[in-house]
Amino acid sequence: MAQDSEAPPAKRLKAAPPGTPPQSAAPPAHVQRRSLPISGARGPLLARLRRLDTAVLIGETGSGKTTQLPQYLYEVGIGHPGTIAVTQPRRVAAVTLAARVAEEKRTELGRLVGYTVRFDDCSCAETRIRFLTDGMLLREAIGDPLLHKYSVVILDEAHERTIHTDVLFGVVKAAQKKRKERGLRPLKVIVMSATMDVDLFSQYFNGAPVIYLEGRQHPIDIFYTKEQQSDYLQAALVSIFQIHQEAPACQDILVFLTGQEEIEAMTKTCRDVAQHLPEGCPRMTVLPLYASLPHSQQLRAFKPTPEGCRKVILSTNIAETSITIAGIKFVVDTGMVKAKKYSPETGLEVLAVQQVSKAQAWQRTGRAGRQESGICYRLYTEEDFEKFEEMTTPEIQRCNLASVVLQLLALKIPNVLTFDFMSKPSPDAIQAAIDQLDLLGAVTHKEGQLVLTPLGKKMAVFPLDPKFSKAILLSPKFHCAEEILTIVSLLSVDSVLHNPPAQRDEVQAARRKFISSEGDHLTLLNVYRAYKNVNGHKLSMPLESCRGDTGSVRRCLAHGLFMNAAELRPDGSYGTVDSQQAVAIHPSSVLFQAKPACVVYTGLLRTSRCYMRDLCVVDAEWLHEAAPEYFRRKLRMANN
DNA sequence: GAGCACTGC
Repeated sequence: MAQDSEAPPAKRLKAAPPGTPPQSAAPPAHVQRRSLPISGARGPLLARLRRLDTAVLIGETGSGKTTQLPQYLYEVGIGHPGTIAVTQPRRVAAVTLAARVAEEKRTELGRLVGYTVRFDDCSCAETRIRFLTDGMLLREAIGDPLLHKYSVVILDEAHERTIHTDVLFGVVKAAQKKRKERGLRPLKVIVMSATMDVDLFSQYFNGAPVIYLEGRQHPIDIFYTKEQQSDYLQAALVSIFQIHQEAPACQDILVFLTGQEEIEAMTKTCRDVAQHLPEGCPRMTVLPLYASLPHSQQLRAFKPTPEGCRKVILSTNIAETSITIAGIKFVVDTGMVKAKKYSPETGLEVLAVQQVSKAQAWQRTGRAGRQESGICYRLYTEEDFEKFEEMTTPEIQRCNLASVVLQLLALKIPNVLTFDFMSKPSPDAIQAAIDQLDLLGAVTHKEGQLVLTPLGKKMAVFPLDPKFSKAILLSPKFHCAEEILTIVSLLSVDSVLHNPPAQRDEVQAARRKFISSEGDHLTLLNVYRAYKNVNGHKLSMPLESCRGDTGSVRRCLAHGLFMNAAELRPDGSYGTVDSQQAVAIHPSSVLFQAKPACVVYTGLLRTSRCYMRDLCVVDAEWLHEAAPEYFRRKLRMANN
């Protein structure tokens, strides 16, 4: 039964997202539906929700809240007439959930029940239950800040705190208030989350009641190390083979590590060790899993292994939420993750290995108990665990906010510095974003208020870093719209160039013929042009091309990226024009061994050093031409 | 001189 405001059971596991698609054969949808824990609570739950404007619904894995609640609301006419929106952080989840619910309602997907994700809208005027990505609803809000189309908005997976969900919190809260003030149809808001952050959500929504739903998570035994481990990789290796020698071969192991290189190296080590095991030990299949691994290789992690062979999956945090693997009995948690931070003062993104939060550790642990009871080995002491941060810092406090601020201004938010964020980004971060938009000519002050310029309004239409939107919008002036669109498109996908560490030399050799001495952007353009020739495709849009005049392309890029410029110093190192920060050319760049006098880059990333990524050779003069006042100011500062 | 967690519009 649903109960109000009762503390969640101690040490209960944080729920894994219910949005993940079922991996094994399930009974017909309508048969399974009645047996979900939420169905027992249907009556009282709906009675409460009918009376509430806003509610926070806490449900554990397997409670069925995501698939059932929208149907319940629809069936009893809550929100009628109008559409029920259910947001998800990930596309796959939005699509598979819509398919599941359509099946349960025995209707054709895209009619009563539909979904809307980027590039794929499977919904129509009839649609009453619509699953969307949170980013998609945010886009819709730009055209309709009061969300008139919707009578209920369910923000699911709220605990993940994606940048889009965080902005949506503010948007739906404001829409709800305005609709009430104007006597419009009320907007019901339901925030759904795993067992955490409950107070924060409730407080933010003016003390909205919290409703708990029981879940169906299997019990998981947790073991900590007795002593601190100086080398988590070594500790992981020992744990894997200890489990391997003791547990039945049908029980698979999921190990959480931090990144591609580490995972590839560990894969090799495990395979080597597995070759030399004593008689009678089961066989072992070791499989890496990370986002940039080609899809076909990712799929291997899902395949069941033959009898008498254990599967060991070495994964990044992709297996925490995005990917669910059936049959995991053991989780080995190193307690480490590679995560991004952003410092507004330097505009620096730092990618560093750090400790996970408690919430993240629970999420990892939960991956062991999805089908039956499980075991989790935490490669840190319980004492250390208690010192972990409670929550992972929300993404909105770890990012460059230029495009968020641009979107808020497009939503006609009167003052972005005082926008009602659930977790406020630092004023410095917001100011840095405003400054960037100002330099790009996207904003201006009007009667003491920050507003978008006509250029800024156009920039807000693009789902891109404003620097790239600017370059696209200026490209007709430089007669190179075709080239700039191609380059920006290629920068927006990560599937173009796969770079497995084991084949780095081969990769380098294959790329050699596309390399442009003018930098990475033009190299990408060469790759695309070669691809286009092979496939014989032509763009159907009448876009002007500057042909061989790559100078125009670079000049246009400089107009978007002038804030990201660096110059060669007399000692052979590079310094950013903006803050004289010492930077280096990233080894992945075609310019790695070159020494151009002046470059622009897509972004900075600090790992072992501070690297510029995706470089383009430019003339210093073009930078001045792109933002004369900005560079005059820089010069003055340099002279002082 | 030597390397890129994960989403999403």
